[in-house]
Amino acid sequence: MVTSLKLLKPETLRAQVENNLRQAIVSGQLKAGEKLVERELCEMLGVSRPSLREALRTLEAEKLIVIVPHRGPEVAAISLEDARDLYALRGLLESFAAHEFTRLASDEQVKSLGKTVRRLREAGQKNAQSAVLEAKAEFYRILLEGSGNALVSEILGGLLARVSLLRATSLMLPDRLPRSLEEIDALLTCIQNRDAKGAQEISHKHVLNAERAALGVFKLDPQPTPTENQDEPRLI
Amino acid sequence: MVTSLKLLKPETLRAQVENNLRQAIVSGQLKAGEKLVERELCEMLGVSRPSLREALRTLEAEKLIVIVPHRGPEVAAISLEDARDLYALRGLLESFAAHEFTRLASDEQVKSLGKTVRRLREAGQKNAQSAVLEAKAEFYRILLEGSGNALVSEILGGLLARVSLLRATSLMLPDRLPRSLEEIDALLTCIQNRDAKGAQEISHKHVLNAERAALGVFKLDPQPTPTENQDEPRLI
DNA sequence: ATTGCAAGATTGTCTGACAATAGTATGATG
DNA sequence: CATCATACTATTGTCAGACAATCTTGCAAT
Repeated sequence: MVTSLKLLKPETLRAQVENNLRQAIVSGQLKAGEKLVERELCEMLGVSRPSLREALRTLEAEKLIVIVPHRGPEVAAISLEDARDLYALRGLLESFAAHEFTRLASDEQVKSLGKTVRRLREAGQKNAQSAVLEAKAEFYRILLEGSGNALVSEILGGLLARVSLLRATSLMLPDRLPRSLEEIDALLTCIQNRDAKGAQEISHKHVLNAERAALGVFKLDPQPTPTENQDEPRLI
Repeated sequence: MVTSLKLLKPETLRAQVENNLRQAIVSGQLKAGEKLVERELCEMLGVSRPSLREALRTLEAEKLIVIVPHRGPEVAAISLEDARDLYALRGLLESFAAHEFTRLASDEQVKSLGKTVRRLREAGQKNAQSAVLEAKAEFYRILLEGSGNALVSEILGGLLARVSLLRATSLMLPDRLPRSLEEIDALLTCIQNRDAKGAQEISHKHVLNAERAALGVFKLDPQPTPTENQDEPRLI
């Protein structure tokens, strides 16, 4: 007897282009500030201009790229203020999600989260970067899924993608990792005790710390003068 | 002597299409759930399919329309859960904005907000609907501008557009208006006293009340059964 | 009434083209 | 030599037309 009849349908071509480009951007293959030329992308991806341009419009709306009329698209770069705004909002949403998860998630979901945290810790102790990122992604997936607000999930997901435009995600800074793991442990404890307020506070602090760590890049790297932008904002 | 040489540049055609459609949707000219046919829109707007389709992709990303592959776009309809999620997030963001405005806005901005509230009150007492909507829009513009977080402004702006998909915005319910005005007055008082916490709380309550009023529609109108959707979700 | 099939309509995608604009190189001028 | 104006080139914005893939609808048959 067949358990799943749903054969995964091939996405439309445009959607594949979208996903490819999104992946390339958040993974850093396409660097922030890099200029994108339509014809080149068409050849790379093997699609026509209309399909490509539709995909670009979507990514533009997601703020992963910026399209200046008659000048073409480029990968979005994040200014200091952008980063501040981003982290402020992320703190707000992530702590809200933590609060709601604590309030609403099923015991199974909590257990599942616990398992992922354990995986995260082990990966962290072994300093296995890709495993850490994977576990962290899973952690967020469970948290957002269980928070009961699809809209918040979606927007927070978009924010996290944009945060990755700051190449120096705090988790990647080696000395930040142990602290980060501690914080996540504390968060998990609150959640297991069904202490929503506590989870919210810890989660908020966690984001604040991540912000402090990530925004260090801007201090190391002198910002362009406020009056004129240099076209290639070197973040590293 | 000429004071302004900047003759407003004609936006790109695609952007005009975008704006036209967006306007038509939030104003209710295009009703929630309505099917959009590419060829018809092309004729209506006098543009080619590629231009139209790019605009549609943007609106899709803004969640104002939904595009099902091979079935085409239609104006987004908001389910009960969607509305709940929407108002929960709006409460979070709007109260944050109020908090930050109270903390950061210049005295001039506060004064400007006060003036707009007065306009809003007068329009409300005269029951001049369009004047109310205009003043309310101005109110939000000032509040968001002065809250110092462009990202929150942008996202909240998008949310408000989607809220208007619920044709029964609470302000439009006649018996809700006086209460709403009272709440806004109270909010203004907090802001003038630079009481950030108070402003945040009142703002949050304000959204909760608006939600209660707006979600009344769903009680009046029986929801489609969970198992099957009827294609034309009649909200009124 | 239900099922199956065929016809029509609509979307997804491509190609090729051309005008408008931005960036760049060239040349003229002080 | 530096600066400015001009011409050229590359790229984007937009269109028209076409065709395959898919969805919807109406009709026929059981």
